[in-house]
Amino acid sequence: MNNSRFAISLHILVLLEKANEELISSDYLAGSININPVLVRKELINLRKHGFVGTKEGKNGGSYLAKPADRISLADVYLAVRQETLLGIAKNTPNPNCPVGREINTHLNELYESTEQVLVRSLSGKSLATFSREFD
Amino acid sequence: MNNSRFAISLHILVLLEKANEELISSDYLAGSININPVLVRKELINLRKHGFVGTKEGKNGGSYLAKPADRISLADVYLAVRQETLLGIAKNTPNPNCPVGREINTHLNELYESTEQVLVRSLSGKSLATFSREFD
DNA sequence: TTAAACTGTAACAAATTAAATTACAATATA
DNA sequence: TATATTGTAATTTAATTTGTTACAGTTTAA
Repeated sequence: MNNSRFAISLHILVLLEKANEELISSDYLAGSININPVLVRKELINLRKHGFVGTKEGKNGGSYLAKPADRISLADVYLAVRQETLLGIAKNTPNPNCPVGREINTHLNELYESTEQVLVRSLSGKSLATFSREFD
Repeated sequence: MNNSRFAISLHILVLLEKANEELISSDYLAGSININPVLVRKELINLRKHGFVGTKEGKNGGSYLAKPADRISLADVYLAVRQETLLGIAKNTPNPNCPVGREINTHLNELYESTEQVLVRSLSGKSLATFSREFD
């Protein structure tokens, strides 16, 4: 992964899980994570798109967990935020006149994909509920 | 991972493996990868530090594989280039007054570490020799 | 014994990406 | 209808990655 979106999303989800259906504002979430509320809202849009959370607009609005925490795996969260493959897309443009340069991206991408599958399988063994329970 | 160092290192190693002990210049390597030779030299320093390659200075100098390719696993390469943990270090500084904020980095780091171990175990199953053989 | 072809490395610049900020419209509530 | 909220675009700032330049040090071979 590249940025900290996985951490931010997980943080949001744990807070919502612990809130027990109560609506939590993006300002509150941002305060706990210590980042800008706009980033939280952007992340919430993505989480909502994946059906993990719901939001209510307007005064006294906020977000809530829209799916039981034991039915959200960390792999689901990972897949929801990931943009490129794990080890970084093969984005170089190697020399096509070199026999190795010509092929390397193909082989790297295969490697990246199979490696990511291993990771996803591992993350799918842990649910948000389990992760959240690790907190006091 | 963050950048493309894993890809660059693997590319270098495959080229050296195929060169069969012959010295390859950083300019040639850079030409195949299509990046600046200085970046290649920096990467070579790291690869050398880990005992994967050797270099000879001066005219007609260059680099060579210093260890049999079947004794270098892709996990070795990964560990040699990785700087932070896989999913990104938990580098936010969450609000310590929030019960979740206070603990999240601990739990994230545990998760990251165990996940990375899974990945390393997977990568350790493939050697540079095997990877290199995938090329025509 | 010197010119040429290399590596090593520092310092700086440019490009890319991530994060924060600002601003304001839209929505819902009391 | 004032207020608290989300939604979202545009912009700025900061951080990170990548590339460039420059030159000293090393080795070779004519």
